[in-house]
Amino acid sequence: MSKVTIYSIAEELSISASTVSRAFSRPELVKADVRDQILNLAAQLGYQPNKTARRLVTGVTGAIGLFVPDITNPFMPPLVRAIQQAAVERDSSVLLVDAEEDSKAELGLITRIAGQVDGMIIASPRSPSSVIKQAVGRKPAVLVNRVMDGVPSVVCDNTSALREAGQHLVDLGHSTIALLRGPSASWAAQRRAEAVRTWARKAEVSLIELGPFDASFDGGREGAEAFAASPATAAFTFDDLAACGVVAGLAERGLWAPQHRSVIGCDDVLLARVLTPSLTTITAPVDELGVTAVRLLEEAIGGATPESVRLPGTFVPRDSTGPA
Amino acid sequence: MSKVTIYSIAEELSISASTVSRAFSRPELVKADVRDQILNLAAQLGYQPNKTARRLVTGVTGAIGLFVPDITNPFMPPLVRAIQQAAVERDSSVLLVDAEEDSKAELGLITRIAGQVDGMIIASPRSPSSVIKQAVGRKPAVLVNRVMDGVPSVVCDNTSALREAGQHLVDLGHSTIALLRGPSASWAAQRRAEAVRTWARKAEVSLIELGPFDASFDGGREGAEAFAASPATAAFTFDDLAACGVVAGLAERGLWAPQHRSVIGCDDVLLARVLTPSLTTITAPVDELGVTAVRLLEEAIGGATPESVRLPGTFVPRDSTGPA
DNA sequence: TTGAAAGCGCTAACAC
DNA sequence: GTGTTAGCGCTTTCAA
Repeated sequence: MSKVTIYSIAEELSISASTVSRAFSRPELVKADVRDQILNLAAQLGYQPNKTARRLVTGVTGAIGLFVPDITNPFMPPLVRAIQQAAVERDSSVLLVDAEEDSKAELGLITRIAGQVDGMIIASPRSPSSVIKQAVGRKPAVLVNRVMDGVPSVVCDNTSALREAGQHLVDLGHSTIALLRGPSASWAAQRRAEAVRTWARKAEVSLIELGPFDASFDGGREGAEAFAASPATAAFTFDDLAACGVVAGLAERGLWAPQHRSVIGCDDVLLARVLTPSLTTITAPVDELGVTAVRLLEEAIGGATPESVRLPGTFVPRDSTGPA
Repeated sequence: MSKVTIYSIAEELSISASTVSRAFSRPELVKADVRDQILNLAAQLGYQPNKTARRLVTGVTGAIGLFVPDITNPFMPPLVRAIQQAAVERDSSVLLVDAEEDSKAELGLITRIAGQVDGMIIASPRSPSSVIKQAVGRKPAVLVNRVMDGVPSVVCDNTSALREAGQHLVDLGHSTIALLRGPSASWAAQRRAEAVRTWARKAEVSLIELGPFDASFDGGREGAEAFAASPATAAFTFDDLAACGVVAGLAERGLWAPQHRSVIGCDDVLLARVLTPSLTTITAPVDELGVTAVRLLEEAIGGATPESVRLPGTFVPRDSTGPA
């Protein structure tokens, strides 16, 4: 059995290949009964239009590139899933690239797949803007959790949720609060720190800035050391993984959350819910982030103007915060 | 500026397009100085061979499909990364598909991408063998953590590590031990249960089988209920996430690990290390699993005979187990 | 509404 | 070593 193409179908039906082609690519141009005939035979023969051939002539690949700096970061998998799901609905597939936390490699990896996709979604890149601009130049692209002039993006805006979180701490009687800063290359870390600072000034609480610390469990443990040595009774951390490290680091020093210290995470990853104590944190709307990223990318591919959207996070009090 | 092809380069250099083509696809067939000339001009013009065109004629896509049942399962991200990394070294890209735990959708999703890849790696599928066979029929494929006749696979074999873990419990004085079974559709769960049973018979400990429970945090909490109600003082769980649920579920009942009950996880995902208490578990050689999967797939694509490899897990005692 | 013909950019015989 | 010549399977004018 040779492979089935529009030609074999056309021959079988004594019609032209173009008609068969149309039956699949622009069905409305083909008379109904002919179309049905074609579709039936095709189904029977198990025919699938060859994407590669189609791609060669149309120039559209039907794939989107998804670039992540570190897939093992717990924030990523749900995002990847949301994007993947949205892509499937858009009828396109997802080419995944993981930079393995090597920001130097980001550019190379991005350009590497640029030729194989219609556009790309770049999540939380750590590279400097200039590098990203360069990578993004050739193809439509959408940034997630980072904004940059001229590039559409979707970010999670935690400003108001952080304010709520701060108020929550104040309500619990905390007045000296630590800010354990995240990596300085992280756009999100900068934004979160800024939001906390602004709130602290208004709320007239004493804010002690510590770090930067790595966005990791061990980074959190390091943070715990500084936190424990400070007069602060509560801390904002960069994300849930760091918060988890802080909780563990405090425990190593005989300090327990929430009895001795309160800890606030960010993102609400799986970890935040399964930890004991469960983490008071800020839920990121991952599904929406993913869906929006795909939508924006679709628009960008369609030639539309870059737009940027910000989705608010939601404050979730849980068990890692308590009375001062 | 029109796009640069082998023709524009050929014309510029007054040579034939085939020579330019060869300079990229089989450089050894082109005289050195001509080749250099071509490569230089190409670099200068920013020429990149069009993968789609190449693919159309050669039939190789340069992509491998990676199918995962649930990317949010903490076991997956490191595996995905390892596979992705190995693929990059093989100079091919990774098309990711996440079934979102919907085993009914597995077949459709797998066939969906079959046409766009040279072969596929199917990780821990939950579908019945017949379905997988069907999906796998058309393309070279490698299974991860599941074996099936006629399909090459790479699995993590925890038999001996589980035996060690059992001995570890016995050494700690446990003599009545629970087995909290994982999902019955999971091949790995069956294997692990079987290994524990075999060990228990030989070791003459009293084994109490409970479950099956979901491979999730909540599944673990359910398991904790049954565990707490049983006379067992220690438990094997299906994986670390379930173990985490068990620890939390026990805590809800005022039982603490390792003081009141001992808990053993499996896989050694990130969670196992950051939890308090850190989990006694079995480390899966994820990197090797990934690298091997890619190697086997490469061989299968090359037309080689299906082979199957099993890599042993390693027992790691940590803090969730203690004296009976 | 359908068919004929000309490519999309590249590779691979086959000749020179 | 290099050029010539056919396609790979599909879409898309352009005519009919």
